[in-house]
Amino acid sequence: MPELPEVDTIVEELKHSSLIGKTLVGVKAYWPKTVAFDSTKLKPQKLMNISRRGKWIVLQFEHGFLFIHLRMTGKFKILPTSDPILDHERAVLNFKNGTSLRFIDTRKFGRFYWSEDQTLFFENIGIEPLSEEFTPTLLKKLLMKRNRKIKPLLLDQSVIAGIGNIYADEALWEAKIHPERVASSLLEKEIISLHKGIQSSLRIGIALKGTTLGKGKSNFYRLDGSEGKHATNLKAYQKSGSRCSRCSTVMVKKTVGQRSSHFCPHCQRLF
DNA sequence: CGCATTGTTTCCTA
DNA sequence: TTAGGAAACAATGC
Repeated sequence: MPELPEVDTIVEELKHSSLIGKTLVGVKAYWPKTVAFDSTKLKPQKLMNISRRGKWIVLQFEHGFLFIHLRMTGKFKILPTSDPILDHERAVLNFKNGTSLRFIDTRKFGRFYWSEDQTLFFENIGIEPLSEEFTPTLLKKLLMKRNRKIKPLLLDQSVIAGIGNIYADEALWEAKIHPERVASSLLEKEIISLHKGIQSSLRIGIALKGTTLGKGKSNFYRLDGSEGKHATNLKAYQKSGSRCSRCSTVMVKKTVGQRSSHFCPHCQRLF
């Protein structure tokens, strides 16, 4: 599942792919909904930069921005334009030099958007959890007066950008906080642990180039098709039934806010 | 067949 | 007014 570390991995690889500086000549959608804007708006122009905001990939062109969300199964590959269409290829960006950026997306939830205004596009997105501004003090402000459970709050992209189910479970395990704790009830000490848990789980995910679960082709894969190595490092996500690596208690799974949560009932207690 | 998966949107309630 | 919870949605694989 592409979350901040997986998207970051892809963005870094795209940046080093030599696409920057090349001229885009056209976008084509094989699955019409994937390109969620009038593609005639995208005139031939140079790709200036590639960056990430939350789980969004941002391709900055001379006259606007292409915002891409991978959702569950979106992947990229760079191939010669003359190569045949791949299985599950939903859209393609063709460049003047004869290379193309292919978008492969089994589930078809991924989307491309176009806007001239990056600030407007991101007006409702939360803070970057690895930025300097994201301090324990700021996290405390975000949690204050919130009567929501901490897990759904961590997944709320308008509060903190980029955390999904994997890293939310990892961060809460790291901080020894039960996913159903009410956000405003966290003690100073716990907020500091949670801040640390969020940052360290995201950083290790980035260092290991993302999480590839199993072998399925709907899985997360890097630009060159190789696997992210973070799955072997997971302490909570999908660990229900195995023993907690801290205290050996059997981990459990419970639905919290319509999403499955994996945690240690001993380390992460509600009261 | 039903469930799981992501994040947005919409609707409802306190 | 607003926050928050739940459901619907987009599709497919297991």
